[in-house]
Amino acid sequence: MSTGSSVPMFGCTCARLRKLTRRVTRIYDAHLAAQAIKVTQYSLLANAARGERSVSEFAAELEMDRSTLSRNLAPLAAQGWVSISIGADPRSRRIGVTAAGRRKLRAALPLWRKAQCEVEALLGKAGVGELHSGIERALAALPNPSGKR
Amino acid sequence: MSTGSSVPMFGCTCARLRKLTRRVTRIYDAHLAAQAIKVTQYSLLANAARGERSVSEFAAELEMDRSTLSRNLAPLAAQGWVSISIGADPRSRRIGVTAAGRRKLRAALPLWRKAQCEVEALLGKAGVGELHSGIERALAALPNPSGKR
DNA sequence: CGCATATAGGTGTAGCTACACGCATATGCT
DNA sequence: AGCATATGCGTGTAGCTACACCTATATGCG
Repeated sequence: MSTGSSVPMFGCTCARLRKLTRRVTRIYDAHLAAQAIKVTQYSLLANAARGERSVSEFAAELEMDRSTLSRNLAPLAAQGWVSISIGADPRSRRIGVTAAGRRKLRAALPLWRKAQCEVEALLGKAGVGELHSGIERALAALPNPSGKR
Repeated sequence: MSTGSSVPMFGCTCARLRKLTRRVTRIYDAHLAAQAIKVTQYSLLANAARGERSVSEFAAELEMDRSTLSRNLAPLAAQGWVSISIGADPRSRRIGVTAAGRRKLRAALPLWRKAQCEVEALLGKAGVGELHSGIERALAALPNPSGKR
């Protein structure tokens, strides 16, 4: 298998990753459903709780398109969980968490923990460790798209 | 008061996974854009090329909701890349690849390979190996949702 | 000051994802 | 045969994701 193109045996890295992400997302969402929140929303909320930031800063941290973040924030704002206020520069927005958002976060935390524990139990300590280190390594090595657009 | 942030939210397996998936998907899509196809569509097409199957069988293999697959197939059918014919059981559909679909697959293959190689180069042999084994291990250990619904 | 350019953010469009539910056909039971 | 149930698939609804492009404001330079 020397010449060029390693691989087909492992399949497409992206497709495998997407498949795993679908499975894991379903597990988390199933647990969080009892609090009527999705894991994507929970992550956003938890991240927002770390301090007020502009949309751009927030999007850069999450490595998410600004427009994606903008849209993902909309349902959270509609639920009254995040606040979107105008910043010093009137073009900018400050994204923050409301009291209701913090309450929701507190209510959802045990469900999130249960999901996390279920995954850990299924994968085993070693499996989780290997997966995490693979993910972290990849996140460190792959180009962060910031600066591009 | 215990507002001391309780739990380190940075270990959310799902969020990390989703972040990585966003990055990797962007890399693949950037390469495949020259053939006006997305990595999700490419994967679907490549999978369909392995033989005609019903929507349910296909969805079970990909561990994707049937309705999701149905919708993802629509743009491919619109492009004339996949065929959707009525099976022996008139309720069922046979999903197959057209000649145009195979041509598209052939044209996109080198681009897919370049994306795959870029990821491998960035991660290094070891990084890719670790990531892949972590993914495969997780896919083997996590419950396959089939049977549920 | 006035204009060119850069920056912050949203819209339009398009595709991916899943759950609840509905429709049509098949199958099993009496 | 006739009806109850199961199966195969699509629709409705809702949310996630990103690129291209637009608007509005800020900033820099003459």
